[in-house]
Parts: sequence; C-alpha cells; structure tokens
Amino acid sequence: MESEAKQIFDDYIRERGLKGTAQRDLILSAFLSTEDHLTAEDIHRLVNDSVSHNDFSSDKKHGVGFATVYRTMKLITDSGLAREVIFGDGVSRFEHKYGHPHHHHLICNGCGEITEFSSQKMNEVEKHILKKYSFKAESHHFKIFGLCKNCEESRNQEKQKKSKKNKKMYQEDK
Amino acid sequence: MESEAKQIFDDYIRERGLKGTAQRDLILSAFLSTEDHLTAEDIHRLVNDSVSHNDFSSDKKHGVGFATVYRTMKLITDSGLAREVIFGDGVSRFEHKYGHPHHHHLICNGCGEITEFSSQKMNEVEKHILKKYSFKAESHHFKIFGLCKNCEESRNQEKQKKSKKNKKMYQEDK
DNA sequence: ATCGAAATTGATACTCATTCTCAATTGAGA
DNA sequence: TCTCAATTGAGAATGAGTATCAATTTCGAT
Ligand SMILES: [Mn+2]
Ligand SMILES: [Mn+2]
Ligand SMILES: [Zn+2]
Ligand SMILES: [Zn+2]
Repeated sequence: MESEAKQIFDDYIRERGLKGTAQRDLILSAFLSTEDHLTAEDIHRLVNDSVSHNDFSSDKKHGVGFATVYRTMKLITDSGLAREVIFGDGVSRFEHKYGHPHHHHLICNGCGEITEFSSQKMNEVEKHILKKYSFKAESHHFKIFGLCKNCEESRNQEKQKKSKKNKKMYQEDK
Repeated sequence: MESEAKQIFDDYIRERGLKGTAQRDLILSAFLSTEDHLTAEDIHRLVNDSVSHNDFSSDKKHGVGFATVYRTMKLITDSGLAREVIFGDGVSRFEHKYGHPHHHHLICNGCGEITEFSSQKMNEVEKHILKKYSFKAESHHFKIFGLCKNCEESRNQEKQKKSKKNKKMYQEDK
C-alpha cells in the first residue's frame, strides 16, 4: 500500500544519492492519494491546496512550484511507481504503476471519464503480431475514445429534443 | 487514386462555399504524394521545396506559410482524406484515410520506423470490451513502441562490443 | 550541534508546436 | 469587370514542458 510505495521511492532516492525533501513528500502523497490519471496541474493543485489547509503558519513563503512537480513526477516515474499516459489532448497524465498491472483505457469524449480494461486475448493477439513483424515491444497502449454509457444516453435525449423541435417548426411553417 | 482524392476534396470545398487556392492544391498534392506519416513540418518542407524547384519565376514573393499548412490539413482531415495520428512525441502526424482501412502501429524507438498492422481478432476482442463496458467507440488506436528487427540487432551488437571492451579494461586493470 | 559541499527549489526565461490576429490579397459568382 | 467574402503569410500569442540560476536546504562528516 501507500507506505510500501513511499519506501520504494525513498530507496530510489537514496540509491542515487539524492535528497529527501518536504516537496517530494507532498507530491508523492498527493499522487498516491487518488487512483486518478492526474496531470501535473492536478498534482500541483492537490499539493498546494493541502498545504494551505494543513499548514496555517503565517510565515509560509510560497507553495510548491510547477517545475518541482514536473521534476518530482519524473523521479516517481523513474522509480517505477508511476506510468505516464498520453491521451493526445496535449497534457501528460500520471497513473499508478506499482501494484497496478498493465491495462488499456476507454476515454469518454463527453465527460472525460476514464475506464481501465485488460484482456488476456488481446495480449495473445499482440504477441502474435510482434512475432510476425519481428518487433521487440517496450511499451504498448490501446486507447479507445468514444462515449460512455451516460454520455451516449444524454446524447440520444438531445437528439430526441431536437427532432421534436424540428417537427414543431415544420408544422408552424404551414 | 490521387485524382479521386482530389475530387473528394474539391467537392468538400465547394459544398462549404470555400475557395480553391493554389496553396490548397500544393498541400493536398504533397500529402497525397507519399504514404508516410507526415508532420506539418514535413508537409511544409515538401510544398516549399517542390515550389522552389518547379516555379523558377523570380518574382516569387514567398512560400506557403505554416499557418496555411495547419489550416489546410484540418480541412483535408475533415474532408475524410486524412487521419491525424498522435505518437506522443509532441507532434501530430497525418496519414491517408481514403482507401486505407483502419490499422494500428508499431513505432520503433530506435529509428522511428512505423509499421502498420491490423487484426481481425483484435477487432473482435475490442467489440467484446465495448459491450462489456457499454461504451460507444468513436475512434481507437493500438500503439506498440519498441525496437524493429534492425534496431534490435544493432543494439545487441553494441552490447557485445561493450562487453568485449569491459573485459579488456578488466584485464588491463590487473 | 556545526559545517560545507552538493542537491534542490521557485521564479522566470525559454522552447517548440500549434493557434490566433489582422492587413493585404485573391477567388469566383453576378 | 466588380464586389465581397474567403484566404493568405507574418508575426504575435498560447500553453505544456524544460533550462537556468541565485538562494535555500539536506545530510554526512566533523
Ligand atoms: Mn489507467
Ligand atoms: Mn498508419
Ligand atoms: Zn462520458
Ligand atoms: Zn528501428
């Protein structure tokens, strides 16, 4: 769980002769506090909100900077705790890697909801492709964009409204 | 073939009350001239190189601008001729859509080579996933990053060289 | 507990792909 | 040919992420 992850990061830091800092602790805790796919901005907000709530000392100079968030997320990724995911909207996201087996994503174009899935059959098909092309995979990611159940239903309701409206307008035209 | 594609673009342009221009012709021709996955920069270069080679009039003011390349590739994409692909290296690429059935990609981290593949079995697995999650797919893309056959082989040769070198240094240490 | 070299930090400047703005130019229907 | 909306290129603007650097902090050695 969380303490194991913190241990892993701590080990990683020491092995490299790096230093433990309050900022790194805050950022790692924020990252570990959810199961979401977080952007650097998300993490920056989480960190600085939690700081301003918890630390009410009046001599607080400034929050954790964006550069530190990016730098630390790189370390967390390199330590094996995080994986960077790119959904193609121009922002990187980070998700848990430790204790979370590899999986793929369904991304809703309506509400942004992200659903994870994995499939043994898909792994087998992939293996077959790799052999066919003599390709050595280092990473792989299947992304499916579309509409989640909720968004699909609301879209259909929208359509129905519009078609009623159109019918009405047509009658008024007579 | 190419003329069909140009006809489709022409129709698209007229339907919308847009105008045909020399720039749009050049950009579309450049895009159609290869089967590659082109960046806006690639297309810009293709267009301006071909212009300076073919059109040697000395009163040529300037080449086609980047903004026009981006704007026109958006039109070409909307017309259904192109598809935008995002490999996650920070640049968008465009590939043929017309006459090119949907497929996925193997991307070599060594030389950048892109190999296309498709798999009926994978489509079936995907369909199963979509049903399971009640998700309505609008687009989907499986990307596999790694090393192509060539790059994998050269990497192994590198390894062998290094191991020889290390052995030699070890002996010299004695 | 103190010291000091080395690592870290936040602010800010910068990069780079892409989009926006706008004055000048061009296309095509009347 | 006229006219006017669409288009263009240059350059400014944007936005995510990175590099720089002086000031601060960490932590092992004293
Ligand atoms: Mn995930
Ligand atoms: Mn392709
Ligand atoms: Zn949704
Ligand atoms: Zn290669």
